[in-house]
Amino acid sequence: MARGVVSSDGKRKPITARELARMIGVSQSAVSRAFTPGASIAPELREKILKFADEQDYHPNAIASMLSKSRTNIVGIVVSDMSNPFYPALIQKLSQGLQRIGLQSLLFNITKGSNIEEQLSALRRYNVDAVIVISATMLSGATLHWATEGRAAILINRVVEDADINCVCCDNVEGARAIADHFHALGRRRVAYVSGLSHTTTNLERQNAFITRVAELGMTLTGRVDGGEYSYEAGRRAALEIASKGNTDAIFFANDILAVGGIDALREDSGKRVPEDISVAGFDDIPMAAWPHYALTTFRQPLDEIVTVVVGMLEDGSCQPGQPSSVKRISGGLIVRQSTGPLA
Amino acid sequence: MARGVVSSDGKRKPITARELARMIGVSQSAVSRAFTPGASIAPELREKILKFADEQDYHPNAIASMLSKSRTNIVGIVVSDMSNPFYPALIQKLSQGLQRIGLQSLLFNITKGSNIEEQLSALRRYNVDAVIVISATMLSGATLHWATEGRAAILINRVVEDADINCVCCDNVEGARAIADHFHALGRRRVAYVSGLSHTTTNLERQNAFITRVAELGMTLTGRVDGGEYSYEAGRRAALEIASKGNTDAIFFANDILAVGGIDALREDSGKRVPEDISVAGFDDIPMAAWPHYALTTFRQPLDEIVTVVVGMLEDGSCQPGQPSSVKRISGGLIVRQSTGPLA
DNA sequence: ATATGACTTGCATACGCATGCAATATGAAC
DNA sequence: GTTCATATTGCATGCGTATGCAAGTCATAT
Repeated sequence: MARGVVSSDGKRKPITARELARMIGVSQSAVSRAFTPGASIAPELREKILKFADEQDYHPNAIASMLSKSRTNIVGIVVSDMSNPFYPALIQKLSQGLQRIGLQSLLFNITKGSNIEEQLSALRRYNVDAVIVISATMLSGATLHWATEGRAAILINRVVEDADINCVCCDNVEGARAIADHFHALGRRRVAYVSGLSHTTTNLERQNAFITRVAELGMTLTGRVDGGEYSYEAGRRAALEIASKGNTDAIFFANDILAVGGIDALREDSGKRVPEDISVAGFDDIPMAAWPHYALTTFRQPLDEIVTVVVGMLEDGSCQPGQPSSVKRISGGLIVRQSTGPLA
Repeated sequence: MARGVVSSDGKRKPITARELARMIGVSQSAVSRAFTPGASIAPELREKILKFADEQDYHPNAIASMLSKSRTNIVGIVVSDMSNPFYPALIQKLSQGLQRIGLQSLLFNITKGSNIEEQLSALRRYNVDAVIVISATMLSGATLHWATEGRAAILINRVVEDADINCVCCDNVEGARAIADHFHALGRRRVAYVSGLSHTTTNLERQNAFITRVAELGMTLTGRVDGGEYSYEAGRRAALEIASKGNTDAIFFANDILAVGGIDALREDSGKRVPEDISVAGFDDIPMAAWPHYALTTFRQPLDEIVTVVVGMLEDGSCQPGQPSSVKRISGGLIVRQSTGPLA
């Protein structure tokens, strides 16, 4: 099984289509066509070439292919915060979904401090076919436009109204209302809301829908605390603040990681029983929510469906520039666990 | 500010070095050199070209550059399990570290089910400059060799003895011994060990070092349970199994996610007090370990140092094929929290 | 037997940048 | 003024694949 030449420095020099073609006695185009689905080539010749290619360990050079096709099959994934377990879970499913249709994931992990456009410059230099932004925040509208301008782009879990951008997002309104209804059904009447980053669209949607529904149901909003970040610690602080007032019997946290912190603080620092004294609900359904210790009632973000929709848009080209942009709302589902219960 | 031509389908066609050169009245080579650090070009000309480039929004096409330099500046990162929070944290720091030296991260999220070589085929087609494998398992030795053959490669947190491969790994022996010593100092004498995947090198090293040290200190190993996976649930099951025997006063879990599950199970299902009845220690120091609810004593993996070392190896080329491979052990540190304490 | 068309195949070139080499310019030394 | 070394610059070509076009093959229809 002849392999590519190995030079003195140990690097393998793979054989090229031209070399393979010469061995077989066909043109380099034939080799290219053998590897191109739907290309004009006789089935027998394709078979023969693929067989030789396999023997010679020939693989088409994706770089050269990119250059001539000006298509990279690479999707840039922009993330800013992997500390919320929701994101790793999403990224994992997403990258696997992309891989399934032959797309690779170039990860852009942006940091607060330094120049973001500089961090994203590779997005443009590398000519990624599409950009998927999972970062809830961190990107100003201008930066977002700069990064996505002229190429396929999808925001996940973030909605930008004015801009002409595709968004795929869980139905936050549905979720927030479901939580409010659930609280109401349990007999809870004095409820509070805890936000993570108050200006993110996910938060605004959940918050507004929750507060609106709470009012519709005739419940009392006893508090609205902004944690300042989506973190366990922020959840703790917010819970303590609410508990100290003593007039709340149910809290809806903007997401699970906040809620988890909240539960621990309520039980361990405020001496409250969850769910008896205060019921707690979150949003996302991260793995941790299912842990018996938390058994967190939450509104599940349908990761698989979100990924399916995103991959579908990439596949059918409906997110290409020039196409009308759309905002797709994916329906989630209320998951009732033991962090909520009827009023004692 | 002239930008690239926008064709009817909305895609931007960036201007090329040749076009920019023509505008300025220099050769295309000059433009190339202006963007190449250390190239032979007059400082004033470089300035002038960069200024024009900025005005015209010209960016070197990385794809074309890859083709001619046969260097992609892309590092393939192979991961298999993002459900353990340790990995997202590592990936985040790693990708940021790589970015700092101009390398991009192509993420390969491999799945158990299907053909792994197929999942990794893009590693070769895309000519990544280097491969970093963070997957503790999932890759057989043969696949590992296939994936890394002939290119720079580094395994993180996994050591392969026979193969000629670079490894960067926390000092598991140091950590396991530190835990054993800590248990001993607290007066614990009947200790147990819980593994995740028993055949992984991280596990074997921690397990052997722990058991050896336990024997040296004259302590009794009351149990050794294999969880079968690194997960919260596995930790729970193992803890329950150990607790049911009632003869153990300290458990060392192979990593934090197991330990966290163990703590919850001990407290909530076995009615044990942690740390009074059973002390619990983990390994990694994931963010969760610091949560007050767990306050997990653990051995910290020095993420920043690991990343620094890996990035350094990539930068100085010491992980290039042809160079002698090395196994670098990074020293960690014992973090004592409240999940361990003196015998009641 | 010739024409028509459907398929295959090879040729030649484009893709955009990097770089060895030759050419030119600049300045210093004599 | 001349010579030589150094610093810049342009020219021309290579990197490996994709693809429009023309040429070729073959079978069926006329």
